[in-house]
Amino acid sequence: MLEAVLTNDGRSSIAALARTMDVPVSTAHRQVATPVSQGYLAQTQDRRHIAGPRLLRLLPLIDEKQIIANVAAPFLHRLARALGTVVQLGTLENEMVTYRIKTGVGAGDLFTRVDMQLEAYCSAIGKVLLADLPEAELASYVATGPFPALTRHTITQPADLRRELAIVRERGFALDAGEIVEGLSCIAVPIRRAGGAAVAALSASFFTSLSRREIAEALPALEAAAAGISLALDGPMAPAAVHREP
Amino acid sequence: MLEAVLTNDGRSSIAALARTMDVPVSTAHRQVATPVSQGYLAQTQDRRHIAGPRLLRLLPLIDEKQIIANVAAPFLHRLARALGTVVQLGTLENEMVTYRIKTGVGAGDLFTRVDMQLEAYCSAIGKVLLADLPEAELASYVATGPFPALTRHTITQPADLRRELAIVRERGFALDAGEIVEGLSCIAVPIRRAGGAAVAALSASFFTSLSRREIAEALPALEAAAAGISLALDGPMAPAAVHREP
DNA sequence: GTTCCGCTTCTCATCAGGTGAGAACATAGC
DNA sequence: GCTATGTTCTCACCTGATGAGAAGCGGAAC
Repeated sequence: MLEAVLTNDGRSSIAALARTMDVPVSTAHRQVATPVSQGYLAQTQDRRHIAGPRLLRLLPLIDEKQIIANVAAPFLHRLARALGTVVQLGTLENEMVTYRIKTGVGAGDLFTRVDMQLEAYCSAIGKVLLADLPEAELASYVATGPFPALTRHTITQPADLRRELAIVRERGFALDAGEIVEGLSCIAVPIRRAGGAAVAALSASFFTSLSRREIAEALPALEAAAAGISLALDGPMAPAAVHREP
Repeated sequence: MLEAVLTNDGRSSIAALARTMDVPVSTAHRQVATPVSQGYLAQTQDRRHIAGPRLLRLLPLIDEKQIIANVAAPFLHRLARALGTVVQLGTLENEMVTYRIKTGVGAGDLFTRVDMQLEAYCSAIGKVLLADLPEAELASYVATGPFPALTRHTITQPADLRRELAIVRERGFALDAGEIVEGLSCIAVPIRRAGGAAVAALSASFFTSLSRREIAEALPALEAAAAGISLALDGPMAPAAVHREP
């Protein structure tokens, strides 16, 4: 019911609300008066209704990235099974990548841990997320370089990283070709919200180096998963299905 | 309910929730299962509970500034009555000040309108809000100068504005001494959230120029009102009193 | 002014739907 | 294995939501 008030933001008189949600006015009145008395809603001087101060306190408690990871989880499990590899999901927190999901066969062989924070410049997920940063923030990040080399393939020079990120931005996915650990390759694609911002990224890891052909084969599945997650987040109202994966 | 889940964010099993909100487990189970089936909440693989994707869709519908203005309204009315002047509340939207409340005697004589957008560099409210901007954003704002002079007192030079804002930041309030309209003076103070960020500012307007003494007299009332609003927003849970001012 | 119309607020008899004890089942720890 | 703790579901009970209706309040039209 709250929902109706918020979607109308501002222009919702009680009578109008009653009409839009098709209930008697007396019911609408009470269903609004109760949340108002608790501070979840508020009414303006001219008897319209808006969100209340108590929602303001709940706002910072909501962890957007956590919700996204939770929604994404079943997609990642499916993807990992389809590809037969390890699939991970990461988000960017003050210029570090947080790994939030790790699933698939061989997950134990990979050095990452859930909730681990890692440098962004050397991972596929990190590069995808960096590539989407606004120019000002990106500039301040690359200014912290040159970056420590973890293998002989690691990109260490700011100028090289910028060039790499431009490529990532254009082609829509990122690669890590043994830049963290020798012999470990990853492909990552962004997960975008309705506004177009990349709020997370998912990657598939391979314990070999990848040929162009292998990349081209894996990519569609990754992109389909990312698109599915975007749709679940911002598309038509979720089907409310209960996912319960092993 | 929802609130308990959010405040526990993450570590809330059903049994734990039942204990913290002191209800039988079966009740807690249902009270969680219902929102989960609607997408307001979600459960993780390990049966803990977090916010659900549907809340993610409601998030952008909540207008923080509007809520704040609504909470602040009664304080402004009281302040205007106490000072016998026009009192206004404004917020910063992409470097312009939006006037959201205007109250008090003589409100008709002042050129501002509710919902009007005005340049920030020349008003007291604008200066208070600019002074609180992060350095990066402030730099990009002053770079848009020099600014058009509206009166012979208007600050037009970027360097002068930076100097003025440094003073504002230090002493905690801003003045407008005929910088928009000859003969109109304003005093503005910031309204701060718990984090310390200034999310809005309130000002008192006088149709004279102000002496040091007059400023010193009005200031405590302004600051008390701002403090009261901050408390109502972030202090101990609001008293849920029904304000109904003329 | 008077009349009308739409909105808000409150009351109260009715009954849908929430409640919570308890059983059945699933896990985890020792 | 056993015990302790958590999850899920059922069902008889009764609380608390429901909505028609009435009363009060403006504002617009005439």
